[in-house]
Amino acid sequence: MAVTGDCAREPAAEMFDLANFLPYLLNRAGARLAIAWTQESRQLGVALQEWRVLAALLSRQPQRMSELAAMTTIDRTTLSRLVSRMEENGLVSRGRSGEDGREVQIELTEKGVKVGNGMLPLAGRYENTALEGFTPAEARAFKDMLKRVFDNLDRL
Amino acid sequence: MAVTGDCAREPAAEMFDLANFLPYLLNRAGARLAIAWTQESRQLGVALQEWRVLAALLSRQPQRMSELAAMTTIDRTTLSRLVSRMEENGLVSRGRSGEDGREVQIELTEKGVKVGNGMLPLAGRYENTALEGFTPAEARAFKDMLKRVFDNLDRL
DNA sequence: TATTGTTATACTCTATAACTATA
DNA sequence: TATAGTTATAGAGTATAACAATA
Repeated sequence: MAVTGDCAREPAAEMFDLANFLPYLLNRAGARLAIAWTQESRQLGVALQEWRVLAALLSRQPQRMSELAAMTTIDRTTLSRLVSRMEENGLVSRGRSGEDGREVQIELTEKGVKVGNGMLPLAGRYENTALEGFTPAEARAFKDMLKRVFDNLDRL
Repeated sequence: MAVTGDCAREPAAEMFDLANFLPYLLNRAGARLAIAWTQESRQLGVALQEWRVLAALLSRQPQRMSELAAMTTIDRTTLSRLVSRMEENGLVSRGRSGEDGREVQIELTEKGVKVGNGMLPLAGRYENTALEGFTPAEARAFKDMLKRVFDNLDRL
């Protein structure tokens, strides 16, 4: 029992270098970004998760609920209610489109497109600030690495 | 009204490349990691946020609440109750240490050290899986970039 | 029977603000 | 008065499971 209160603290000191632990770095950077974005985007009346849905749909629409959930990494049950709220606020519309009657197609309304587009300059600023001091080649390499990490994590 | 249902969808198609938007990539990679870790670490009886506290303290202890909050990016009010829960579970101990009577020093108990150390192999596996296919130099560069991004975001 | 999406529940996280105690 | 930490409350996210409708 090497390890109590006052004396031997090596077991903790011994080994864990949090500052170079990838999950820590990833979470830390992501959290700082989310906090800043949450504060700014609230003034625009759009919560972070709502912006994620808007951004996903700005990038491609319409999308089914399951596609949208995968793209935004938002839980399906959460997304269902989130989309309901956004529907009430007139940002998106739900429609059952043709082929498979179970599927729901989500689409931006005119207002949703306008609000989403209005946030793009802010998004651009975040992109630029985050990558300040990066050369274009570095930025590309960094993003590619993030994608590789994402794919690698599939194997967990 | 350029932008409804069927016809003109350029405004959305026009411009937003989510797949290369840094905040998106960062959140996506972080979320996938968090989801996988949450599932696995629950079997060990330790929630993700609890692991973050353990890891921070394994890396350096004792720490004050505010240090711990900064290191884990966990909100202070959340952290306060989280630490209370962990105290009840015998993982950490709170102590008011000397100099400034307002400060609270958090420390791992013997059990906390044991549980934390027991999770290190799992942490190592995550690190390795996430960085599969990276050369050591790439991994180092990637982590340095993450740190730069984190620092850049301070300016937002 | 399997899949897509919704709803219910209970728990946790977050944000704000009010509070205690130290300084 | 300012700071470190706690607590209260309300709103939002998450996990599980149950459910409806469709396939």
